Amino acid sequence: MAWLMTDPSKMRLRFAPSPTGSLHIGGARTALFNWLLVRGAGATLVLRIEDTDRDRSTPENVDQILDALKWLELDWDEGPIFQSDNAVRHQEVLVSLLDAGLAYRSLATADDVRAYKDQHGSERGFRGQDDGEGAVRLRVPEGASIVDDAIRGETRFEHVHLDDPVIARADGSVLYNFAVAVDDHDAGITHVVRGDDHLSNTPKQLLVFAAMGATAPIYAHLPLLHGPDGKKLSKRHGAASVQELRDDGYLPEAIRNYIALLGWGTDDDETLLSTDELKRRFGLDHVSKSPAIFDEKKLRWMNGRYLRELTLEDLTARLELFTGRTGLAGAVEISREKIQTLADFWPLVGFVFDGPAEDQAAWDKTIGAPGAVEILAEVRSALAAVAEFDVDTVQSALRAIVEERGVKPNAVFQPLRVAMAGTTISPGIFETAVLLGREETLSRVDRALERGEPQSSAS
RNA sequence: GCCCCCAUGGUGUAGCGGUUAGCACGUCAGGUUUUCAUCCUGGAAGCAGCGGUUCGAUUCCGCUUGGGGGUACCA
Repeated sequence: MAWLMTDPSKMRLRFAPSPTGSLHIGGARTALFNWLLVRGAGATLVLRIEDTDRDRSTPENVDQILDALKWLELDWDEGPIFQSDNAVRHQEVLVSLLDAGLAYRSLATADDVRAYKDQHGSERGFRGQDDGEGAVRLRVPEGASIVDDAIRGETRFEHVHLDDPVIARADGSVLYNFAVAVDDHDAGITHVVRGDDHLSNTPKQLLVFAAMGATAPIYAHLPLLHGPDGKKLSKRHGAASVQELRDDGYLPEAIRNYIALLGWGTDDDETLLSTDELKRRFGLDHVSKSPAIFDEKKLRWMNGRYLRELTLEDLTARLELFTGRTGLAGAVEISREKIQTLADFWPLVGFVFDGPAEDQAAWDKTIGAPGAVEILAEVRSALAAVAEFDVDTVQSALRAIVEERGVKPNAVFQPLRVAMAGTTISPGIFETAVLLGREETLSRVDRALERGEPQSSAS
C-alpha cells in the first residue's frame, strides 16, 4: 500500500466536480471513494468546485451538486472552494512562470497546431514560439513524465507527444490543467483520487507542478462507469444522476453500498456492506482497473434489502416524505415486504387512501367471472357477521367460504381483492381489509356488487 | 491519425503459477404462498484470440482483436 502515508490522518484528499450539470453517478462514486478513504483514515476532505468554464458553470448546477452530496450524506471538511475565487493566485503563478521563461505567450491557434501536426507528423507535439502576446502556453521540456498511479502503477508519457499546453486564454483566464495543479498544491492535497478520464491529463499537471517547483500529490485514477450498452454513462441511460435516483425511490445508504462495489471489491467478495464497514474496509489496493457497468437491477435488489431492514417508524417517515402524505404507518406495515423502492409503495397501496383503481381487465378476470358476484355477496355477509374485525377473524371467515364451497382460495380472495383495490395486485388480502376497516371494506364490496350485477347479466 | 489505459459468465466481482474457477445480481426450473412480492432449493452461463516463458498458465510477457480515455484558448 504505497499510497498510504505513515500517518493516514495527515492525508488531504479532495473532490472537485465541475458544475456543468447535475451530479452523475460516476461523480457520486468518485465522491464516495474519496469520502470513504478520508473517513476511514480520519483524514481531511476538501470540496472544490471547478468552475473555470464560465460558459457551462452555473450557480444552479453548484446547488444541485451540493444538494446531491448532502442527500447522499457525504460531507466534507473544507470548502466548498470555488476555483474562480483563486484568480489572483492563478495570475501570480502565471506571471512567475512567464518571468521564469517556463511559459510563453503565443498567437498560435488550434488550427495552427493541427497544421503543424499535419506537416510534422501527428506523433510530434506542437512547440510554439514566444510572440509576446496571445494565449499562455507552458513550455514542455525534453524527456518524459511518469505518472506513478496508486491503482495502475507507472505510466510513462513521452514529452515529444505532448503539445505545449495552453494554460491561460489570451484574456488571462486560466485553464483547467493549470488551475487544478495550482489549487491542489495550495490546498496541500496529498492524494488525488479521480476518474480515469484524467489520466492522460496528469502529465500536463505534473509539468505545472514541476514548473512551480512543487511536489505533486499521489494520483489514483478510478475506472470509469459505463451504461448498460457499454458506453460512457449519460442521460440516455435512465437514472444517471443522483437526483433521479432519489426520485426513483432509492435509499442513500443502498446507493452508497452499491456504487462502492463498482470498481472495488473485498477479498471475501461480500456484497452487503454497511457504510461503517465500507469506511473500515475501503482501500485503493482493491480498486479494479477496468470500467464497470451500472446495473440498476442489482441496485433495486439491494435497495429492497435495505428497505426491509429499516424500522417501521423509519421507513414510514421516509415514505411520508417521499409521497408527501401522512398517516401511512398501517399501509407501510402491510406492504414493506413487497416493495423494493420507495416509489413502489404508492402504486401498490395508494388505493387504500385514494379508492380502488380502475382496471377493467382485472375486473373482467375476477368479479366478471361466472359465479364471482355470488361469492362476493357471501364474502360480504361473512365479513359483516364476524365478531371482531382483525386479521385472524377475517381470514377464518374467508377460508370457511373456501371450504364450504370447495373452490380454490383465489375464487374467493381475488374478487374481494379487486373490490377493495380495483386491481389484482395488492398487499395481503386480510391485512388490507383490516387496514381499511369493516365499514370501508363493506362499502367497497357493495359498490363492486352493484357494478357487478348488471354487468354480469349484460356480458 | 497519434498518445495512453483496460480485458474472469449478461452484469458487478473473488482469484494474485497447480482450484471441480467461488460469491452476488439477473436469468431458467422447482418449492413456500391469497395476488404481487419476500423467502428457500437446484440449473444454465465465464478466464476474448494467438504466440511465448514454465514441469504447469485465468494468473507472467508479446502481438492481435475488442472496449474506453486523451489529443480544446472544455472540465
